[in-house]
Amino acid sequence: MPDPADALSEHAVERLIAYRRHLRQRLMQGCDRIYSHDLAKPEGVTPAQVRRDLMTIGYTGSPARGYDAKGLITHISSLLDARSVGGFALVGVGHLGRAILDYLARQHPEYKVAAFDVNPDKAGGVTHGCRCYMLDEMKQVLTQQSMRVGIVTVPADAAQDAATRLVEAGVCGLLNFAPVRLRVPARVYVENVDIALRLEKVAFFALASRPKETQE
Amino acid sequence: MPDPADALSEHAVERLIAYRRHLRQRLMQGCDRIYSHDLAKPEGVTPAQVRRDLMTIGYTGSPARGYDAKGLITHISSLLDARSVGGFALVGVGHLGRAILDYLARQHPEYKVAAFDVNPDKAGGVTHGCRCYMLDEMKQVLTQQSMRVGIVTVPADAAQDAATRLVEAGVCGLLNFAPVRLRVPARVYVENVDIALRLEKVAFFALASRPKETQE
DNA sequence: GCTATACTGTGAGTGAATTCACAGTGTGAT
DNA sequence: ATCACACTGTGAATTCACTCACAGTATAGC
Ligand SMILES: NC(=O)c1ccc[n+]([C@@H]2O[C@H](COP(=O)([O-])OP(=O)(O)OC[C@H]3O[C@@H](n4cnc5c(N)ncnc54)[C@H](O)[C@@H]3O)[C@@H](O)[C@H]2O)c1
Ligand SMILES: NC(=O)c1ccc[n+]([C@@H]2O[C@H](COP(=O)([O-])OP(=O)(O)OC[C@H]3O[C@@H](n4cnc5c(N)ncnc54)[C@H](O)[C@@H]3O)[C@@H](O)[C@H]2O)c1
Repeated sequence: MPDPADALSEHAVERLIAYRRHLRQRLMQGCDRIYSHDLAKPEGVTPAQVRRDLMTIGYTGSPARGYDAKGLITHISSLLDARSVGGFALVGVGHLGRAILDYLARQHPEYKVAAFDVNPDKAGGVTHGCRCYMLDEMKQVLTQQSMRVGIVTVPADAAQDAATRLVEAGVCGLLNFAPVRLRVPARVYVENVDIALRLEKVAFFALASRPKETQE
Repeated sequence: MPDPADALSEHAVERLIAYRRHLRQRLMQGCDRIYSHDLAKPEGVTPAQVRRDLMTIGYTGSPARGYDAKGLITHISSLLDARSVGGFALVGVGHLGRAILDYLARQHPEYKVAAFDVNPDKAGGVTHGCRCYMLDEMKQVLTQQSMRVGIVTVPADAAQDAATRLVEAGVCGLLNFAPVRLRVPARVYVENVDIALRLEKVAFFALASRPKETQE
């Protein structure tokens, strides 16, 4: 109950993740203190929003010195990474699936990742440094490696099946790329990334007569 | 000024796109009339939200018969597609870029798509039914084919450059997959799809002790 | 040491988006 | 023909996220 992490809204978590990424970048450039507006501008939010977020997670800076970059990263991480996810299980080693596997292998070699596909040519092999299994091995693999997050990159008509299998294998979070709303138990968190929808959205707003847009 | 399309919020547009997709699916199944709750449940919104949205775009159903699927699709499309986007220009023919090119070629052969890459091995060729050009051909190609939307799938450190080139070539909308906030003129609409962030977000909420979540 | 400054922390205010709740109504059943 | 029902359309209420604005304060400069 007293865990502040439980009070974070989805938006707040997204911003905290972005702040942390930005802070790490700054830190590598040798910048160890940072003001709310330094964090706000590149992320497209207001300084007040940043301070509010940091207040929410209980991190305190100092006037005239701002926030300590390293300490803030640690603080954010202690909230976000408090509970280890074990690893990721990706279903559907197609174009998008391979792109993600490749990304994870290159950028996050620390994550454990397992891949699954119906296609027997893919199952059994190793793609982008990640072992690819057959679907019926899912439960065993996930249990053994205690993976709690699933990634769905199968065609739309297979997405529900993939999700159901992942849930049965024990995941409690899903990142879904299929243009379908998945039906899962309430305890399972689902995040939809609908690329086709986003594309249509951009097409719309690109040509909408946008009024008094604020300057960046 | 009286164009209702200008009054649509980002969220509203996203929902309308989802409604339309769902309606098309229903229509193919031979269902020509639909109630607000039929549209709401699979999209994860409330029936009231659906009615409010349709009211906003000025579409009227009838009690006891609901909305006419075909007419509603037409109505939504008349708002969303009012202004033709010409086509899409994708920069960065890597893993993700190829996945998107492939998707567009298969699912949306009606869209014109051009690809661009620094890598001379890629430029000049044809990937997934889409001609790949060199960067310095961008302005010419986009002007000629009147493409108004850019897709950025280059590494983070090349994203700003890609965006700047696209804007100079005349695009007024960007779909950005790089984990960077792009700096562009205010008239240009930017939509960020931050896959890595979404992945971290799922990992967090998967393990957050979720309170009184509503049942699906 | 003292002061001016530029920041943080936060209560209050604002505005947008969503939901509630119900009056109004066309339809299918009888 | 009549009625009961289940739906729509929508003003009002609510929720939520964000922004404002300013008091409080640690620092750097003098
Ligand atoms: N690639 C994109 O840019 C893009 C854009 C928009 C949406 N999407 C969505 O993302 C998803 C994946 O797209 P993609 O381009 O990678 O498709 P793809 O066809 O390249 O890959 C799909 C993979 O899933 C596997 N598969 C099929 N049925 C399966 C099942 N029942 N269980 C396990 N694996 C199965 C196939 O063998 C294949 O390897 C689709 O739902 C698509 O609509 C992709
Ligand atoms: N693949 C994923 O699942 C994934 C996940 C998270 C984020 N992203 C982001 O998406 C972007 C693309 O990822 P990817 O996996 O496709 O990378 P990738 O390395 O496979 O592809 C990058 C492509 O961009 C080209 N390129 C490099 N510099 C360029 C320039 N200046 N102009 C034009 N083209 C250039 C390269 O030749 C290459 O073809 C990256 O910003 C990455 O951070 C991808």
